[in-house]
Amino acid sequence: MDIISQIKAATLQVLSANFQYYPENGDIPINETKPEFEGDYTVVLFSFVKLLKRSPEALGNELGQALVRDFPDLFAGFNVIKGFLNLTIADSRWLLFLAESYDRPDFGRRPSNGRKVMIEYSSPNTNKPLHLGHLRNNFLGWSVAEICKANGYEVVKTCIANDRGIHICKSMVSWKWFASGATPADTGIKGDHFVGDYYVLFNEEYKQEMARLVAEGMSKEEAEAAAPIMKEAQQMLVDWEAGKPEVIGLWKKMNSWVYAGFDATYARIGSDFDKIYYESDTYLLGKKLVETGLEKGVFFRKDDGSVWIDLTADGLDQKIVRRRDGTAVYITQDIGLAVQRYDEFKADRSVYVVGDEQNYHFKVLKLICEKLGLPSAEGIYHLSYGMVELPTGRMKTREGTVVDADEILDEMHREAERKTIGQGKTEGFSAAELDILYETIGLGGLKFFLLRVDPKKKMLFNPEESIDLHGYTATFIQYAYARIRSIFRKEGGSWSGAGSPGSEGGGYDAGEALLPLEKALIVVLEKYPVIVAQAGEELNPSLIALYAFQVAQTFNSLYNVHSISGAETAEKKALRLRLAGLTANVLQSSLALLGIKMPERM
RNA sequence: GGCCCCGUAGUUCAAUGGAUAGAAUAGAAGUUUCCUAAACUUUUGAUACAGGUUCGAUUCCUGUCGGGGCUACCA
Repeated sequence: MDIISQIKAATLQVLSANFQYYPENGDIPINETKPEFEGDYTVVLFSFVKLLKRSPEALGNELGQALVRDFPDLFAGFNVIKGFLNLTIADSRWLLFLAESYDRPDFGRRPSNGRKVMIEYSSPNTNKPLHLGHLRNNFLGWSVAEICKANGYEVVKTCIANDRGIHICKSMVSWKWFASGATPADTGIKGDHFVGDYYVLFNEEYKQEMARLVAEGMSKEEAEAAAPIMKEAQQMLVDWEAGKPEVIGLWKKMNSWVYAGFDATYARIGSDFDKIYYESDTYLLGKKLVETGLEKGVFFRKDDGSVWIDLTADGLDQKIVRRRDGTAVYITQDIGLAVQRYDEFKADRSVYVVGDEQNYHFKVLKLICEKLGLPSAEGIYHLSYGMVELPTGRMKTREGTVVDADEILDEMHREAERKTIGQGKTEGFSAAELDILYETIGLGGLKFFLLRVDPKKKMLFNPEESIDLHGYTATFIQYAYARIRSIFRKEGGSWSGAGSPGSEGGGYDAGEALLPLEKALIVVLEKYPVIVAQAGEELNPSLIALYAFQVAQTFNSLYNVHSISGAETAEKKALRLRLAGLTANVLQSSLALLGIKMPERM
């Protein structure tokens, strides 16, 4: 059990025994003691004062005395300042923790809880390459999955390929018109970029046609409907749903190009899925559910034949679920998908990692699923993350301000290379090892940069800051790790966990007090399981990022002042090696939860 | 217009209603005969504005000002 929980339990026990009016289920507010005060953890007493009818000072002193008396192994002392009871944890308790945890590779992880969570992320459109926003999504989804695993969940990672719809038809029409049969293989262009280029061409052509039609005297609305390239795309969507062979053939061909491109990027960034769904499969089930909903009276038909749901009673609007021409809209397939994946996996929870611009969409989806009485409805949770913005504002395809995923990955890799060479740290590495190192630093840096911010909040991507390798970055943490690994390489076989010097009896001479920097590091390491649990509850990787940084920071301070290999005594050396070992373990483990690898040397 | 989110050092981010609002970076000043200076130490600097709730408000409520999103028979 972690120390905070122990303090809570002890405090609750003393309160219940000594203060008969205190309800046993009452919440005990416990904070870390601020560094300017003496103590490790602080009980805030104000909330008890009224209930127990004592002054804060009197209550603090009574409580402190009873805690130290009844739990001498846990508490070494206390002091009371105003309404704050500052408790000092006994060194022996910290050392016990270290002895129990320093060689446990699973430290911080919880055993299986028998629950299953499904995490849908990435979910690309198959008409253009991935960009920076997709990277935040992929890193977030993958990391949340790892965090859930660490908290004992069985995880099913899924992806829905948005492989059909008018936007796909646009790039298909464009290719038909402009490509003269060219392919990615002919041109040497990565498949997703190749198809994306035709999607851009579509929009350029559409804009030109609109301008021409407006010049010929049409209104903007008339021109939108009359533009030939758009009309062909709309017709193609109808043909696609009708299964017209030549359309399906082209669709399959172009999608296969895109998937080849995506596969390369996914392999590089480490995104993987247990199950990939295709909208082209799920939309039919969605359309069937529209029929069911009509029978149940959940949906209604308008005069023009389109089908809607009225959510005004829930504070929302009317929402279309099937077009006048009978084709499916975005939400239609999501309803079908919700059913299909629940039937297949029966997950307790279903997390959708999707941008916050779709908050409304997911409110509607959950409501529709509830009204249709689907068993999957309750578990639906939209993990809504903020958009990635550039210093110039939001990324916009039309203005060419989109940061391409493959390009930024390359840029980070090159920056890692420049910095490593600049530091003169390439000695002893082969060319292949260096390439792996640059990727570890570059990709790790990008992942950390995108994950260190609270997912719910929109974030700013400043290219110059993102490639910085100093301060609150993955590199900082990787460097601390590499320095520890270096120590253990030099120690060689003399330190191997259980047989290490000073490990006899599992403890240390109580006469040798922990130095402040040693204790600070133990205290921060001890919190790891609590942080993992909190990150799991909040589905928030940024807590892990912040924590890992604090561990590295605390270790660096110690490392800079006290020698580890050259410690004053054998006992101190054994203690510090254990500390360093656990630090490396926690750093490696926590960054693994973010999908970031550690270099043995750098 | 309606609904939702956000305003914290020059900048990017923290802070379950708790003590003197923390980091990073940028700026200033230091540290290397010693385990990797991609490090460490010191220092300058902030809660948009006005009310309210209470022992206590960056946090909760109301209003003002500023920024963003959604409100498509796009996905």
